[in-house]
Amino acid sequence: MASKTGAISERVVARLSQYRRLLNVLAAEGATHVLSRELASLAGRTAAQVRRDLMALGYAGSSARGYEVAGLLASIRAFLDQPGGQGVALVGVGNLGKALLTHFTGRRPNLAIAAAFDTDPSKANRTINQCRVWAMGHLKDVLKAKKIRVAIIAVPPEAAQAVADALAAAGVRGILNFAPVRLRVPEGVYVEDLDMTVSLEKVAYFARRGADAP
Amino acid sequence: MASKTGAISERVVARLSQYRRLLNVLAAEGATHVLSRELASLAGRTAAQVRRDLMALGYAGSSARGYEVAGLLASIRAFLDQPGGQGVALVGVGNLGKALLTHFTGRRPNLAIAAAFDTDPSKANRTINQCRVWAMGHLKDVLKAKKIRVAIIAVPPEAAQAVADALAAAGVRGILNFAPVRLRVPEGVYVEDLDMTVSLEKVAYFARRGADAP
DNA sequence: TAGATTGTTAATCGATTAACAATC
DNA sequence: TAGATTGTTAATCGATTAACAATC
Repeated sequence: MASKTGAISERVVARLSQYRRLLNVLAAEGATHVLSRELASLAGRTAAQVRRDLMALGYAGSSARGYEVAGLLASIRAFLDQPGGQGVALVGVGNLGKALLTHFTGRRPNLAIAAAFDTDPSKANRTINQCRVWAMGHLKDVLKAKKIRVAIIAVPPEAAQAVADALAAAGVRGILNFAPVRLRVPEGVYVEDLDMTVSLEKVAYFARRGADAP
Repeated sequence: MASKTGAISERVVARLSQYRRLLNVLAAEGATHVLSRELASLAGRTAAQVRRDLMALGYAGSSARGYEVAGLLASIRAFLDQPGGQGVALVGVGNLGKALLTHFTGRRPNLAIAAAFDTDPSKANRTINQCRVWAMGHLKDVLKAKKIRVAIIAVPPEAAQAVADALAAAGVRGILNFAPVRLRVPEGVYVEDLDMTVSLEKVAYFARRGADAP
């Protein structure tokens, strides 16, 4: 049901997440089947690449009707999602943190922010977007109680490493890091850096130089 | 002064942006020179990769002292930055938009948000973080007046394509897109997608499966 | 069957890594 | 000089692309 080899690259995982959203839209529109080239067009990739990704997933299409939307969605779900759902911890309830709380609340119940933390005492013990904000001292207890193993770091760069240490000590195995700092984490902890400044500088550069070199 | 071949890949541009921040920290600490392996350690890459990136930039180090921090910073600046600075337009002043306004105000004067736009009339004609919020009807005029060619889309997915069309018509050549939609844009317009949901799902997957396969 | 699609294999391309010469 | 670093070239690895067989 899952992958055949288990050697699924980061990029393929990201694309499967992307395909899922596209498939959800198609399903909502009543589509029962989809061709690789249709999905490719929506995802901005090639049909061959889509087929290869779905092969890696272990989901087979038919040469007559392409891929069954419902079955493919179920297969991606089985691959990406934790069976009982996975709570996420948010550390840092500043402007970005609040935006993330809104963004990751409600729309995906299987992967939603289940607890937020902040050092600022005035923010602790409040509820934002139906999510309780805790003082940092409660990190370990709350994470254990809620079985949270995924966290988002949205604190200033100076505080990021200390937060990462505390998260790792509390059993977190995956971190989405918005702070522009390279985190040192124990082996086995996965870190994904999301640096918005780098992204914007890339856009500014290619806006000047031209999108596609000939 | 710029690149030798001109064929600089997206990844190299992103890394140069990353190196710049690290170099700024080193400069603030008083360092005058830096070795490739030091920079590599801070950036989480290999020394050879750093040297190759700086070669692509056209900046030479010395085998005695490595790279001169100030000179390298100047070279990256000459490569990445628009000489007179480049204003950025933000479309969508919701939770995420407000967070972006805070994030991209002040800290990098060369690439700051110079104008914000929203369809909500109650948000228009206000000032958030010293940035004027305009009604969408003023998009073209304001962008022309401020010579803005870079924009950030932070609107709901349904509205994103229409915003992209309006931005392209107003002369924007680069878009940082936070909406989970594949934008169709005219040739020559560069689009960078930043999908936070995909990033979080990647983290959740590798948190379960283990960070590094053997 | 005919036509289009999927799945598989081979070829190509690019990036990373390794090895080595040049430099201070 | 000796040692460490940079710059360059060759080898390796992985992903993408192209070509083809299998399927409905």
